[in-house]
Amino acid sequence: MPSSTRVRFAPSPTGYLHVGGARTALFNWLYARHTGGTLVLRVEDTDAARNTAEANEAIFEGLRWLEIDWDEGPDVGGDFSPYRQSERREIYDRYFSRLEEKGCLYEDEGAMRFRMPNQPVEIDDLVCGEVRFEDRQDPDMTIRRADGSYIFHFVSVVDDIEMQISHVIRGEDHLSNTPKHIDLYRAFDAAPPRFAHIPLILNQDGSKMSKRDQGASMQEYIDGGYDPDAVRNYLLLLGWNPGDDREKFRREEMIELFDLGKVNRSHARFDLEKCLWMNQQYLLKMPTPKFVKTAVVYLEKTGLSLEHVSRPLEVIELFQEKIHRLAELPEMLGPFLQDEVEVDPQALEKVRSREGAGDLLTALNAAFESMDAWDPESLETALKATADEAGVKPGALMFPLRFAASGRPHGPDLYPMLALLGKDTVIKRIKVTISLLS
RNA sequence: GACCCGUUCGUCUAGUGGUUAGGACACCGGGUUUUCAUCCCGGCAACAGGGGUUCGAUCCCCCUACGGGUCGCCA
Repeated sequence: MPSSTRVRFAPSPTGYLHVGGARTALFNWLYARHTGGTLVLRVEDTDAARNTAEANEAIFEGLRWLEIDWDEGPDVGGDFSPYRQSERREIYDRYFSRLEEKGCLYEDEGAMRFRMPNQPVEIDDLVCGEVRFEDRQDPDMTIRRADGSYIFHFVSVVDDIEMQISHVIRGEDHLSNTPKHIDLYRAFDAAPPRFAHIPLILNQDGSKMSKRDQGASMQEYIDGGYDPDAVRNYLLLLGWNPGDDREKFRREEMIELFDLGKVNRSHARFDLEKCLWMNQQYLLKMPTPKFVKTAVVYLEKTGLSLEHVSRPLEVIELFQEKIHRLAELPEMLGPFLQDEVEVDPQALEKVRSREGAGDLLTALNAAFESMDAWDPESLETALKATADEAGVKPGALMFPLRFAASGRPHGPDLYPMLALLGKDTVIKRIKVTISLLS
């Protein structure tokens, strides 16, 4: 049974999709799906001077990336078409006339203004509860510019009436605007929808998150090689929780559990660390073939070529449990991509400070040179035997060896890494390191 | 300035008129992986302040402080 719930996400295409906007879209989408209702995507492009086609595309791309799908919108149509405000001129004119006939408007320097009744208004907000505006002092609001184009507050209300929106779920920054909107509904003799004002997302320091701030643009997540499932999950937790300790939710699970009544009332600070952790968790649990495939697509997009890497898929697989996001991959792939190893100076010092590291590497080199098989198991056996002979613990060999093979203190599991690097490369690099140490 | 919203560990948050105020991230310590950025275990750490109401308040009410939002011919 389809419900009559109709919600909308109404972005203005003036830039990329903001993380706050993405979460607003997410909550709208979840509510629509949870209730079996309809999600409308409406493009609020009434300010021609500020809107661009690129921004429009970026917003669509961001939503699709998060797998937020809509039922009605500029690209898919619907019963209340068109869904771009720039194409709804006649509708606004019609509503405008109604206000004009009722004597609600007057002209001011060519623009048209709506006389604010400034009567008390009470909102029963689904998130904030009952909010009363008693002592209102709003100035008359402009609803049409001198050039004939309409202003946000007006078109937003008209469209919500026309598109039969039942629930307006939007950022809390609109809570203070709501009385003005209610005045318009009253002027049109229309019943206002239910409102749900969701808290904002702030920066680490509590300031308002804006354009340049880290994590603000959805593009950062796309470019950074995040898993959309992880980002969606993290965003969901910024302002909503199921009331218990669970915090990882599959897409279907979110839909089932989501409820506006459980949305928080206070603002949340954005924590990139936790977002990265969430992403790492998702990468870790991803089926390996999917991880590899996703990584390959990502690397191709960044223009990094694995042409000269033998067994590239196995190499990528090595890093699944080591990275937080795919953007870390190009850097980490270094030892596989370049002939010469880039030496981490601190790691070099650490190896230097270990007594006998050079001798151990020499012994290791000899052992490796005589090996026929070159697989993780054989390598492990050879290393342990060498350690035994030298009277040291295997651990004493592993760090110098890792450093020799990759130039770095960290990396994937040692033996599989050596195996994939290949015998020639590893031996060559051990020799270089020995000379570096002497 | 006026109006509106908010305030539990550093961060995201759970929670109830009586709890050792719980979980997660981060951080610190230990263990495993005889490497490591994974993993496991442990630890640190919070009810903004002041008045009420009450036998009893983190929870209910008021005030203050602080934070955020709105007051555009931006959305």
